[in-house]
Amino acid sequence: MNDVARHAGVGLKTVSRVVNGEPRVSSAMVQRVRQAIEDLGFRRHEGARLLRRGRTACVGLVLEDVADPFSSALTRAVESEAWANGFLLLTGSSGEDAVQERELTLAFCAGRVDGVVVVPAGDDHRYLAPEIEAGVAAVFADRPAGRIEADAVLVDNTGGARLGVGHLLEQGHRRIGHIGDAEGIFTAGERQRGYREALEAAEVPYDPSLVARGPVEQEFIRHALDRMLAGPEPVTAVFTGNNRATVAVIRDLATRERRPALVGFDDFELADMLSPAVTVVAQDAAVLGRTAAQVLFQRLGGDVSSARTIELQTRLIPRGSGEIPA
Amino acid sequence: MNDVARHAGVGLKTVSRVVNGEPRVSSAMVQRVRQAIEDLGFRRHEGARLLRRGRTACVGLVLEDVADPFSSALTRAVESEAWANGFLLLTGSSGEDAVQERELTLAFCAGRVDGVVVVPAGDDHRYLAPEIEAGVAAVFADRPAGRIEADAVLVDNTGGARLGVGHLLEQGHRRIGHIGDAEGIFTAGERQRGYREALEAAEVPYDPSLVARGPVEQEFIRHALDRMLAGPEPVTAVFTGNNRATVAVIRDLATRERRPALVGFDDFELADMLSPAVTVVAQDAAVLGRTAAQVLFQRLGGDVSSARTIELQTRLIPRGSGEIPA
DNA sequence: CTGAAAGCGCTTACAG
DNA sequence: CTGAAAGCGCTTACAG
Repeated sequence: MNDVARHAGVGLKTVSRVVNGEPRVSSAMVQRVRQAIEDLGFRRHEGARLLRRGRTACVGLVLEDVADPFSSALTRAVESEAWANGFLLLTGSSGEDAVQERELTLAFCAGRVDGVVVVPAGDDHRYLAPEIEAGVAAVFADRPAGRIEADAVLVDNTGGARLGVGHLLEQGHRRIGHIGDAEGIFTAGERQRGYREALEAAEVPYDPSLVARGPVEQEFIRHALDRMLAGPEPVTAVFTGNNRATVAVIRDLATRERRPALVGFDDFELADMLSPAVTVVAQDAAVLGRTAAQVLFQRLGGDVSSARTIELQTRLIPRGSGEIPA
Repeated sequence: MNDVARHAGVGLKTVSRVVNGEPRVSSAMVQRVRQAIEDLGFRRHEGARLLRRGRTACVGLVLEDVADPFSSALTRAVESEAWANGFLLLTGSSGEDAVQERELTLAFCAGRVDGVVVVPAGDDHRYLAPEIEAGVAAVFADRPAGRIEADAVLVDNTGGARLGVGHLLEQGHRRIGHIGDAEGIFTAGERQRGYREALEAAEVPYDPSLVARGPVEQEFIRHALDRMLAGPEPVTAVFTGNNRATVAVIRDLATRERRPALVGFDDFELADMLSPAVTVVAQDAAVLGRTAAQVLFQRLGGDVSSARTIELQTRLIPRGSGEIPA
């Protein structure tokens, strides 16, 4: 910008005025500065501008894994919202690792973003307190913050699970297995709770031996199904707690004779094209992302009301696999 | 940092030295500064640091749409590579719009990133020439740059298409339809060329009436298949140019009696679980992203050799749909 | 309408 | 080993 001023033979401030389209500049000046900008191929350095203004016009998004369809749909929504507000988006995947989540988030906060949307991997976010104090806005998505007060946009996991399991109970099932993510993952715990609540509401005894929570690997799924389908009272239906588990169960069932009913939490591409088509409890990642971003921009816009939690509803999509009778 | 210096009663530079772990600082000083940092909850402002150093330690990634599985796998790979090099990643989707691609890319270049990986939507990238001149590194992924010299990492689309169509020819098919993306999309043109080359190599006449290129919408696909499957010489096989088209064709065929053989370009989740399982020509988005990022970091590391193009190979995955005989 | 000065938070030479 | 000065590229008051 200094170069431009010199080239145009005007003051630095005049260049700044032209570049920022401020009024009260004579057209002769504007002309000269424009020409100089053209000649030198000048483009304003946003980094410097924003340093001076105390803002970055960037927001950060910390995900579990961008490559996951849920995360990428969420990303797309946050991105649109950011762009609409004139912000750019920094993204990073934690790989479901609390340390990586922390490092990424803090790297974003170190003067690179004005706010962050975090899909947390860990359960202790006290490390964010100083950043929030310093003015960084933070919104948690899909899972709540741990040990600090912060805005969160969640899905009604418990209600969704009740919906799915309730649907199986309506078909007459009484022996319903549940396979979900490992202990320590918030959403998985909530969904298991919903599973249990649905059973209890229907006065079906909760049987811990029908629940398997662990790493969603084919091997783990196989053992879980072996167990659930064996014995004198095998399950006649399975409720899976996430779409990787759902797909893994489908793959596994393809190798077996027995065909229990199946309802999965979270929809997935081509669920309707499998046979039987897969009944799911759908959550909307795009709405989740959009809502989280909207809350973030409200905060960045000066909203200082106390932290709030928004819970999004799920919906059941019957397609066939959940309507197999007991 | 100034506050820290005052609080510790030392010079600004000493604080800088401690923060940066420079040697030649007496441990007494280190102690005092550390204490002050602790007291004030100080964290270095990366934006300011990098402004001074003339770098941003960020790279940008411009995609068609993060929500697309191909894009998100690519993103994940670029992200890992960036993080490994100590860089953060800015991402944005162009929505297959050349203007949006340009705006995003230039927004990144305006002092926010040291380099960009671009999956281009447009075919004229002269707008990037001043940025490259100014020192921004640019690598194109999946599709080449238009009207400028730049590094590109591509997939052997033509070879991949020859592979897929060749496979159908081997099963005895002679009437093979092709459905692909609209004109103007580089990869679609290359794949159509491969389709044609494969036919010609097998001395099967190229029949333009068996080719449909347009927006991948269910309606468009239906019309295309109507046409291809009608008349005295209907197609006995279809080669689709991208995975959305493949899925759309599968959905459409589910409503028809005739079941032509099918090979699709680009693999997709659950392709193996459909019936019949879908034979595809697979490209590896993760390798594409990783390679593009590696080239970018070589450039950022000072490699000034002339622009180069890397072409990645595809591979055929036979699963059933492509082995239906003529 | 125009411009010289100071400063955003940091680092890079340069002296002590 | 330590620090005062200048400057990265821009904007915000303040004078003319």
